[in-house]
Amino acid sequence: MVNDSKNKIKTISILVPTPSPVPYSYALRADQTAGPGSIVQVPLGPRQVSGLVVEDLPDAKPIDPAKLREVTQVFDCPPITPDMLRFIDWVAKYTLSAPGMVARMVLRSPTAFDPEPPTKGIVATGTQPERLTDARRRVMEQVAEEPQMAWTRSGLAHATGVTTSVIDGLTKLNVFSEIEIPARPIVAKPDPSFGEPELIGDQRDVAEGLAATVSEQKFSVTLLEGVTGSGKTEVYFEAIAAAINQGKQVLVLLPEIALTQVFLERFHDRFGAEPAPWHSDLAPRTRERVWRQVTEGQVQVVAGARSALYLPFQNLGLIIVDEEHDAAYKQEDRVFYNARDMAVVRAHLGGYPVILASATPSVETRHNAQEGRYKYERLDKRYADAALPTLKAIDMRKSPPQRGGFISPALIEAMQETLERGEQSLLFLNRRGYAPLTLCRACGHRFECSNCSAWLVEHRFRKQLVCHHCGHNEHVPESCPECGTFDHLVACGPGIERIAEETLSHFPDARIIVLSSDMTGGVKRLRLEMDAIAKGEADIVIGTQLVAKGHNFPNMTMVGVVDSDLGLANGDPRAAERTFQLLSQVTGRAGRTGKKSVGLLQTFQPEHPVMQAIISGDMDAFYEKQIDERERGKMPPFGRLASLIISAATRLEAEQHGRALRGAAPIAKDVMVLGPAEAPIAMVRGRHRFRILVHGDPRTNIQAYLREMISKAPRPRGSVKVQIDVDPQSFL
DNA sequence: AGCACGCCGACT
DNA sequence: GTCGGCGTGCTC
Repeated sequence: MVNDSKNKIKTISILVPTPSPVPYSYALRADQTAGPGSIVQVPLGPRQVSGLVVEDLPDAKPIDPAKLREVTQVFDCPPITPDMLRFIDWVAKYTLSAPGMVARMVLRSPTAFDPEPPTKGIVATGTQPERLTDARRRVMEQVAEEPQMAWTRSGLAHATGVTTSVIDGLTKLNVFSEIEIPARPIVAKPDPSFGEPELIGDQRDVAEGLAATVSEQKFSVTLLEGVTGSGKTEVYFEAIAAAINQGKQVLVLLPEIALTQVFLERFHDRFGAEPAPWHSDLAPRTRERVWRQVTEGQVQVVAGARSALYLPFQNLGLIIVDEEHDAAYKQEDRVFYNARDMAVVRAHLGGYPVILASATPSVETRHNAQEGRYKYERLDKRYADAALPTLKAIDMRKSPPQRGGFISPALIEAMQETLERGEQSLLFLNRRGYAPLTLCRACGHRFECSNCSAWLVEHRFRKQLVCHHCGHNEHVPESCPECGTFDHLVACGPGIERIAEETLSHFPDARIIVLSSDMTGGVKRLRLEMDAIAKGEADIVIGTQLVAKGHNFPNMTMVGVVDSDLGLANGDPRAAERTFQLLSQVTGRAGRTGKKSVGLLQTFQPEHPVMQAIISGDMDAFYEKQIDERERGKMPPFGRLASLIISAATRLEAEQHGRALRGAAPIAKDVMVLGPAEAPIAMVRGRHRFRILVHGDPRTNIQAYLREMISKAPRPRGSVKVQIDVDPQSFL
């Protein structure tokens, strides 16, 4: 705060939602009090916005006092804690985004900044009404049961079967007095001793280790790696219990909270109460109350999607990032970040532990664990009768499908057998729609998207050609738009609709359910379908990625992957890792309840390292190889590529001031960084694509990597898309 | 980011 | 004659 001695006007720095790199200054009236962390409402141009008061920048140039506008309102809200303010600053710097935009993510519940208005209630005074009617007698009897109890007017009326006017009458006679009932907590307090589990073997050791780590209350990162069915969740629940026992708040991040009812139920079984939810589909009223009660420290545990990382906890003492490898943790618009990485940062700044949990960790997390930077806990066995399925590759060259089909005889046979046993099969193909490519047999014309030049995917059910990149869609024409020939359009390759068609032709009497994100009816319908499957109301499930997560299907004993190679050859440096993770997850759907189960993977390259790793179950060897490839420059090296690009980008930012960035800066020849996979790249500013000078530091192998990328680029048009993954620890 | 202002095309 | 496209510029 700066005191203007002449006018006695207090000036304070406030982060407002603009792309400005610095906070704005506002005037604070004498009757207002606000310091760093206070949440305020201020005028900004023609509108009112919420802002966050921060420390003044030491070298801030004073602003023309004539421009100063007054703070409209200081909210009655606990201030944002100092470690949270540092976190905002850190994230802004790291992601090269404006601090005000990061602050905006924290202040995302615009009506929650004032205390929840208490509800009006009534309580018995002890006086008896002089005249006792029948209705009044019923009310008095009810009240006599618990004389101290506070009621709402309608609540008491409802409970006793009278109208509210009876209650109002009694209130007038001084039988009741009006009181204010404090806002009711959004969730009950979790009880660490509610449903203590019986942990066995290494589960107990790991749980004890985690609890000890939590009790230390200092920064650490632990990788909790456990195969599906090993009891990972139960084990980290013990860490949560330890944090609750210490009076700390806990944040559990989940990739897609809207779909994970299962998690809430398991939490309830363990702690006797659900955690407070946080995700983008939350009803505004609920969102508001959760925000408020988190910042007041009333809510003990939050289970949320990535945006929950920006909740202003009062007293956070543990963060758990479940399925830490999941790509849903990446935010790729506005402020670019990976919530897993930022969770590590937040825990570091706050001085408490974070646990990263996964059956198939990301390569960088695995590497950090192996190098000893992270603690490393493993659960290698399945428990509770769950056995890993027997996995086999089906070599499509040796066991090809029928002409025009995509399912090999071996897989059809396995489905037949499963059907005969009265058990369920899952066919997995990670491609929505009917066919990924349509072409004209007469002239060879391919249907491409006019915006993105990607192939248009036929959705036969909707009778449309759809671009899966931008959403553009058009009707399937009857003739070729290029040569005009009728009836010569041909669908190439399979999507799940087509697999469903083929499956139906083999098993016309089976009950088949198709699950994909373009199913009509949204999340609700999806949940219903999942429940139906779990209850055994389907024989064959055909689905995309959606089926890889969430629900357990107790009767599912066969998983067939239609195209295991899909995703291996798309130029993404993480292709192998992603495919490995997805295939582990999908095949892990089978045999969760002890029945003998199989996973069959159709592939054209059974010798591929990913396929080998999946079939053999030798994860360690797979990770070794991935780490090795990165270190040899075949993949982005940990942190270093990113840090170089950051430094280049930061320099550009400095040089820029206004418009320099528009005319691209010099560059290592032909390299263009189109956009960040996550944080750091400068492009963030607007829609421009930035050319980055990668100045060759001989200690790194960036140039080798980029050269390799360029040489491999399928259409070398002078640019190459580079995806960046960053290890935040190298910046801490 | 959000919003206003401003200048050119098809329409109540 | 107006509605509406998005280009440009500004916000303490």
